[in-house]
Amino acid sequence: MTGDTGLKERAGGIDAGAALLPQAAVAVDVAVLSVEDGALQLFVIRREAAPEAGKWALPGGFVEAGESLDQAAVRVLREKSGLEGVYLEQLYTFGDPARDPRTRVITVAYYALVDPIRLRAGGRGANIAWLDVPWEGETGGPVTARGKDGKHVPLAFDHAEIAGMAVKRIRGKLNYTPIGFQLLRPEFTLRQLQQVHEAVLGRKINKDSFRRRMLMSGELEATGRQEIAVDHRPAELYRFVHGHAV
Amino acid sequence: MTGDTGLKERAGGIDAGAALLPQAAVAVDVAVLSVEDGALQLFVIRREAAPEAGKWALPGGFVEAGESLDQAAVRVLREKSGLEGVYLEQLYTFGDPARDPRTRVITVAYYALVDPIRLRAGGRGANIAWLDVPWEGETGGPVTARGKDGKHVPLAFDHAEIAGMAVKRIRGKLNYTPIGFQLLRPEFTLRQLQQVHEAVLGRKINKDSFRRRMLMSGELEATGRQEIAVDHRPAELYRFVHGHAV
DNA sequence: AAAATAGTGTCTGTAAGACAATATAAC
DNA sequence: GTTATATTGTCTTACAGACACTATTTT
Repeated sequence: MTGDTGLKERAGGIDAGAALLPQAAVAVDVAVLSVEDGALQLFVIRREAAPEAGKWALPGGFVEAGESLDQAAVRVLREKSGLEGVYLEQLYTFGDPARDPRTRVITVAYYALVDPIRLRAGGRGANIAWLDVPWEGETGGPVTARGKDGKHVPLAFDHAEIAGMAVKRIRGKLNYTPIGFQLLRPEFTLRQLQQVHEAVLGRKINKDSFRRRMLMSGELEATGRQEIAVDHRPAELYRFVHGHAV
Repeated sequence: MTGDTGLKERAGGIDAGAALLPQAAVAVDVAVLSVEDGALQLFVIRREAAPEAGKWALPGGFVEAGESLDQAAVRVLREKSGLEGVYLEQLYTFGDPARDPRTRVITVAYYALVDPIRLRAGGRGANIAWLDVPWEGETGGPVTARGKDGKHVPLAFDHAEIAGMAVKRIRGKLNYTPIGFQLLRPEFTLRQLQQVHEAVLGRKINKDSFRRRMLMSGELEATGRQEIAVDHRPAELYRFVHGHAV
């Protein structure tokens, strides 16, 4: 897959050459996002070791010899957060030569979407940060993270960039793909779905046309049940239909 | 940037550990796309060396020690195709353990957009293939390549997947970003722009609304000149305006 | 009853699709 | 004039935004 016709010349021979090629450590980092109370949440782990000790990092780890990138992302997510079976997709690869002071490290970033209840399960040393997105639309750029107390949560390495790119990506995807339900429990009201969309997009959206659009899309199925224990008229509960009729 | 709090434990110490980390060769491959006569074109290079000798590959090469991924993509593109200053963006990273029989190779794929005249400049061993996209919309999947004679051009490694992902990506981007002009000369007619859009999207689009949409977008600027040497009424030439007024 | 949100119906403005009519080049 | 495409204008349709009204729950 390298497409490099010059491997032999540059590396001293195909069989003997592998060790002579420039080598790097390859890692995966996963930005795990959720939405609660209309705000974007990010799963972070406190770093105990140098470098960047004391800062907060995305769950990450090195790719093992026999595993694919996707497999590494699934494994790392399970090991560091306990999460399994969640929506997970490759995001972008970061490879600045100076991004890790120890050695050359290439990181293949992933993002995961999970509902807030599953996110809270957490792992050791784990915490949940709230994201401030300092740009509109799909401008892109780093985000900042805050704790429950509102205090700034410093992110390690370029993880603020990675999280920002994850937000940018799902803002784009939301316009043409039903990924909102990945951030909700299996059954939800239209209001909850709209709040998820608003939190991701970072802006209010029109209630009437949102309802129409969702109900017309054929991707929602009414369960016949209603939400309970709310101090207002209860709304119908819906469920996402994946292979919906064309 | 690894976000790995477990580096020390797993690799035997920060300073001594670099060599103990799982290492891989990191390459970049660039899918150079263009459009001519309403068809998508791909720049390919014939592989002379094993593996996959005789098949056709994207321009690619290994990332050097001191350079970033973007820098590697720019360098490889220049070395293998002679192209410089073209639209270039990271696409996706492929890391199947078995994708290269020689050693573990991770490839960070890029795509580039270029007008057909610049594409023809080419490099040694280079050729231009026409792409068949066997899926609609943004379904995704590998594409097939054909020569001028219509004969199948076998692509090396997983390069058919990479090219397919490039097509999928630009199909998506075309709906909300003005990248069509990257595939055209600096001045072009609305007809040419529409043909580019149709070639990328793989479907006809409505002429009237396309014209309105483009002219209303504020991204086009009339040059006052017209195309010449056409056997019909000549159309006005336009130019893309980047920082257009809001 | 008051408060709060759910859900329905209707009007308006915008933009796309369809289509007709006119304009201008090569031949 | 014929052919081919450019360019403009109009009509229809689809959908988003806005708003009004009714419905249903808790307090």
